[in-house]
Amino acid sequence: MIKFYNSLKKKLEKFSPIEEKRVKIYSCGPTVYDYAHIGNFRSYIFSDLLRRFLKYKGYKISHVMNITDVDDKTIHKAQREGKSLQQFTKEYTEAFFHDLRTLNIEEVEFYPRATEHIDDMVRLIKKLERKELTYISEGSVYFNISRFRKYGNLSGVDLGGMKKGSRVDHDEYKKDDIKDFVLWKAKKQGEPFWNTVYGEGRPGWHIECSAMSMKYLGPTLDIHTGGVDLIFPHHENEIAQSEGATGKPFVRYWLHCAHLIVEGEKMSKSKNNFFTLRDLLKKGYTPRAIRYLLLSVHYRKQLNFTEKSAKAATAAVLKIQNFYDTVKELRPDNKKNHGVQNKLRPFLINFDRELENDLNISPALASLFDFIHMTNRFIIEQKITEKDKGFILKTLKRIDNILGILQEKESVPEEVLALVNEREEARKSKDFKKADRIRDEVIKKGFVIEDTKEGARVKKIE
RNA sequence: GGCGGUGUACCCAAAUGGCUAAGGGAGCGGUCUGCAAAACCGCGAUUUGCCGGUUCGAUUCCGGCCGCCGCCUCCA
Repeated sequence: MIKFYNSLKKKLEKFSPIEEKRVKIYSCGPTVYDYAHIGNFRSYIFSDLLRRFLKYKGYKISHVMNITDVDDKTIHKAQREGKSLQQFTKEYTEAFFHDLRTLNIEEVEFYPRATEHIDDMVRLIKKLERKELTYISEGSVYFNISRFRKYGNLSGVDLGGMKKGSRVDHDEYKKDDIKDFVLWKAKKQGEPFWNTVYGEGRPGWHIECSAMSMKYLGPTLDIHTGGVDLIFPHHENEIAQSEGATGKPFVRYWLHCAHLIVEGEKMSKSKNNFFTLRDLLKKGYTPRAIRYLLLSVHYRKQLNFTEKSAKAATAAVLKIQNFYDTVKELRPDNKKNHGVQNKLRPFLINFDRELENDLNISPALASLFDFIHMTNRFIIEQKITEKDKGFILKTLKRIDNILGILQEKESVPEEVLALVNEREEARKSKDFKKADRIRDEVIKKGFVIEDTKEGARVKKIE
């Protein structure tokens, strides 16, 4: 039984999608005004884990992640750089997809861009207008929160408790009530605009998620993900817009991912602890180690990204990879059945059961390490049969369909292989000085040699 | 101020009203190895922030205190 913690109900709930075999997921995606930072990627890796796990459980997935390519930040930064909004956002959108591939984050089914769905948003606003949930002020359209009773259910914000005007930018647009939010912004000088029934202007931020999620997934989604910071006001507003328009429940399970901090502190540009993926790769971390680290802490727990934890993640990934390589290269000559599979099977079952419990990754990983550990012993004791090997590899691949950290070995260049052979000759003739010299040379070329009973094994150093 | 989270060994991190408080990393000792690497074996919390309560029994439930963190700013 799959259970998720539903932020809406603030408790663990049994998961069952609307359609028996299909899960509809919407994840709040990036605003493409800069490179995404590791905090962003934590959130995307979380939704990746979610979809991979559900796929593994046999569901078909319809997953939408929006690309916000028009908002204050994109507009202003594009202006500063003297680029068109389109040109500007295209660059960062491409960078975003590039980073997703680097982190081995699966492509989702739909990546709708806000600027390509202006009509859908306007239609949705129109619908809200017909239900008298909006008003127009100085050419902009606002959502009237006082007309939507359920407002605040998700975030638990007490509307009466919000101080009027205190932290709200109230001189830019004129709202009846500071809690109201803008659906459509009237054109401002020098900003991009679309000509619509509401005149020239551009969409507010929240409306795109409502419009695009409902366009691709229908009025009710199974799962909506995002960072905790989005609960208020963004997700609250999405609910208001969507349910206001359709009268149907918008989202059945809200899953929110906790934030990431760096060396115990909130990431911020001023503290110099603000990292993009590129920054981390430059520091020498491998993509898979970063992926593992972001994956290995439960999504509702704040993740402290530190030098130490990155090193630990690197070691853990290497351990799993070494194991995979070892099993793959195994040439078992044992024919006797030692019940290996029966002894290993419980670990896989456990892995699965732990993830069913709100994606509880830590004990799931513990289970994987127990599996590795026990198998390594079987290997030493030579209890593995050819069939067992197949089972172990199959199990590992199934697990890695969820984790996404294993790599197939890169082929070793001829010149390195030649050196390795030369070293083997030297070792045979006990010329260890020469052997060590060649090993150093191979390391310089970026490969490491491990001597095994079956001969030297060469691996690329990451 | 309002709302929420969290405090488990050197670091990261599970779990449970009572059986030895998982797992990873780092460390130490050993096996294997020409050396190394990988792998294997062994070692670490008399104890789960502090104080009190409930209970035969609490790290787990309740109350208080302290610490840390987040949201309340178009920040995932």
